[in-house]
Amino acid sequence: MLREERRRQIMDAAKRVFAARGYHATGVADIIEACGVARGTFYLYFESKRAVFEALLDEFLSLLTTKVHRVDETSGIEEIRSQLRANVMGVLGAFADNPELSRLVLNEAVGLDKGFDEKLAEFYDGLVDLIETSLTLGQQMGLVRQLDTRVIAACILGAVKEVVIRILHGRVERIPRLDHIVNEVLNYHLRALLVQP
Amino acid sequence: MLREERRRQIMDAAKRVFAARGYHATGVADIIEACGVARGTFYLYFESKRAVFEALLDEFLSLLTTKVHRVDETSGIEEIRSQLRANVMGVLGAFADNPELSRLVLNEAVGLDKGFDEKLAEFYDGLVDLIETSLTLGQQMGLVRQLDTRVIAACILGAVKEVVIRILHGRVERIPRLDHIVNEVLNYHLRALLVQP
Amino acid sequence: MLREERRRQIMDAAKRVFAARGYHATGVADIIEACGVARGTFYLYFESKRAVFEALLDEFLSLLTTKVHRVDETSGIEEIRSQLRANVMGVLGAFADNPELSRLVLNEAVGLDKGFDEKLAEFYDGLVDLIETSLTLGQQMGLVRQLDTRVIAACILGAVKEVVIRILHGRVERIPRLDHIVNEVLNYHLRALLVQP
Amino acid sequence: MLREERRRQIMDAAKRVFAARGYHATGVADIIEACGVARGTFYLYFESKRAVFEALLDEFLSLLTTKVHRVDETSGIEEIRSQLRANVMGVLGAFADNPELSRLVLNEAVGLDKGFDEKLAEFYDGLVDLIETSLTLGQQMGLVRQLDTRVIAACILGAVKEVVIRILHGRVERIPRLDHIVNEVLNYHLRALLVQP
DNA sequence: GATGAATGAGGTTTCATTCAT
DNA sequence: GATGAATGAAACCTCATTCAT
Repeated sequence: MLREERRRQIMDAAKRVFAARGYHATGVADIIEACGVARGTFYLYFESKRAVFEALLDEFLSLLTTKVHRVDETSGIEEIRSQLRANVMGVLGAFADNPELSRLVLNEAVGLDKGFDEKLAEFYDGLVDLIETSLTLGQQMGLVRQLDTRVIAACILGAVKEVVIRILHGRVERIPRLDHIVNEVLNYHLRALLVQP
Repeated sequence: MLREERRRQIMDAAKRVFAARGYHATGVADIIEACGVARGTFYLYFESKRAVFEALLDEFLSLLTTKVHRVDETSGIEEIRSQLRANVMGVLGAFADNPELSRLVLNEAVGLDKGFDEKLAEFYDGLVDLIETSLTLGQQMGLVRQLDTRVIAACILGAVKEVVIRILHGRVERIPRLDHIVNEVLNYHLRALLVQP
Repeated sequence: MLREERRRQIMDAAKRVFAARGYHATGVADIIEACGVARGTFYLYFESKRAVFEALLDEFLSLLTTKVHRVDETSGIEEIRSQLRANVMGVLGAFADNPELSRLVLNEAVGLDKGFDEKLAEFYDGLVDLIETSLTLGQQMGLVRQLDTRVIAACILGAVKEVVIRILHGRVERIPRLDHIVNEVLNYHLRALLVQP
Repeated sequence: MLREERRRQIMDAAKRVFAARGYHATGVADIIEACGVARGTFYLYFESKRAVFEALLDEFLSLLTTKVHRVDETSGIEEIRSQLRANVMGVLGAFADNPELSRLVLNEAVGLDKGFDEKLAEFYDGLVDLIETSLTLGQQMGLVRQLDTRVIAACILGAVKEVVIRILHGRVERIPRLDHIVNEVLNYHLRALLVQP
């Protein structure tokens, strides 16, 4: 078996048990049992329990990053709206398609560790920066009204995060209406942002 | 020393070390060292490490609950706006005044445990319900436009949560501008919500 | 309250809880709760948990000792038989009348401690010596047949102990037939011992 | 090292320290020190301190059980006597050959625990039942005189127990005379039991 | 004398990681 | 590469005893 295959096999097993039982409640024993690998083998592929978790986290954060594209502000308003929709849809879709990884990012990784907190903070900071840049650009183009871009960028990020969390927890009805949800969120924020609705 | 005083002394020490090192990295040894109390004394006042944490969490969630009041929808629009401002201000203020407890609620308590997750979920669900009810009432009174109240309630909660998180992390400038931040957040959402701005 | 009364009160409570839960499973907390005395008060009357137990043990062993009298070997065979019956009856009666103390002596005190083991050993050795002396005398008088007095003395002691244990455990029917049991035991041993039945 | 070997190594060490210091005075630390094994290794083979003790107890009770055989009552009196001698000899021999385990069964396990008390009670009850059945059969065959089989069965068990205890404690001279002791005990009881000596 | 809050040594158990086979 | 027995630091909690009030 190729090194990469085996590595993936372990990561998949780890993903399942971390999501099911939580990071701390999961022992290396659970992971190796879930993928039928010996204890020592696990450590041939990962330095530590923390390392598998980090690999999973990194992978998912990377995936999420690919779903968010800088909006081309030179296009028309309808085009912009469509790009934004693609961004939100991409992010929500990625979460919806990977409920286990989502749980890791949104639940398990929070407050785990100085290192993970830092990593998450950087990720979210990147998003906030992106949003903020977009808002500033929008303002310069006369599309976005006067507002504190830093605060509002946080609002937007938080709104999306919470919607994702609640979708994952089943606290908001899910899959059939993902499209509807994206629309709601988008309209809400655009109405709050744009100079003229 | 009165029982309550001693209990508080322990809770205060626990609050500090939990906030500084995180729940898991903190041992009972750290807590008792921080308040100069013997190991046995700790267990005289709390059943377990988890129990102190829970007490801290409960206390802060209760405090937060007292800061949020149902809006009197029969009053005029300016009065409503002022009540909303009081709510947001109250919540943000409580977080700003208790940075350590805030860290516990927003970071440490997340993904700790089935029990804590449940407790937090209930708390946030209560808030979402409250917001949703208000939105629905607002719609009935013709103030709030058509929108999916559940989804938007989540957006509002998430926005406030994220702002708080970023304030606490120093990612948004803090105390001098709490007032300003509240205004920004409030205006943003009202603009998104109201039939006519 | 007189010192002796209070002391007794504590001993009575300790007797009950020791018998009910066993020595190790009983905490000082249980004892003081059972007699409504403060923790510190307990230590005014007894040096330690071990000390109360020892007091109870000593008291009961003393009581038992008073129930066993050296047989007057100059009397006739019927008189001797009656004295022996009184001894066995006295011992069995004392156990039957004090089931809690009996449990302490026969169960809890065994294997507790070097000290207690020693104390019990001395007590039983005293009994064995007494029995052995009697047997030797009986032999000299031509009443008791040739046998290894040390071994047989142990047999006799063990037989009585086991009967007591089983009476206490309800493994042999009890009170109405104490008399009958004494007779059985006595006849059994006399038949085994005497030159002519 | 094979799993069973290591397990035995731990049991042997535990046997020694339990016998030397008593159950409660022995810590897992003592056991692992006695067999040069790491703390974690101990828990790889036994769930708890209690569990090793139980394993030792079970093993010895099983061994004892194999030493006692139902007497074939259809054989002649001499044959029966010889079978009985084999039983008593077997039991006494097993105790004499395993002084440490004997100490565990007769001292340490008594009053340890509801569970152990129950286990011991079952074991002894089994023996008493066996003896009683034999007595009843003996009566039906006209060999054993009229007597309360339950009470006398307890006497017989107790006599043997006490002899064993005293042998182990060195209160009766030991090994060279094991044969002699068995004879004494057997003759004593047969004389007490049989219709005609 | 009485109280009960405080003490802290000591015990059990867990589990991430290593390393000889 | 794979294995899994062994490791041991570290965490939690109990409870007999003390002592200031």
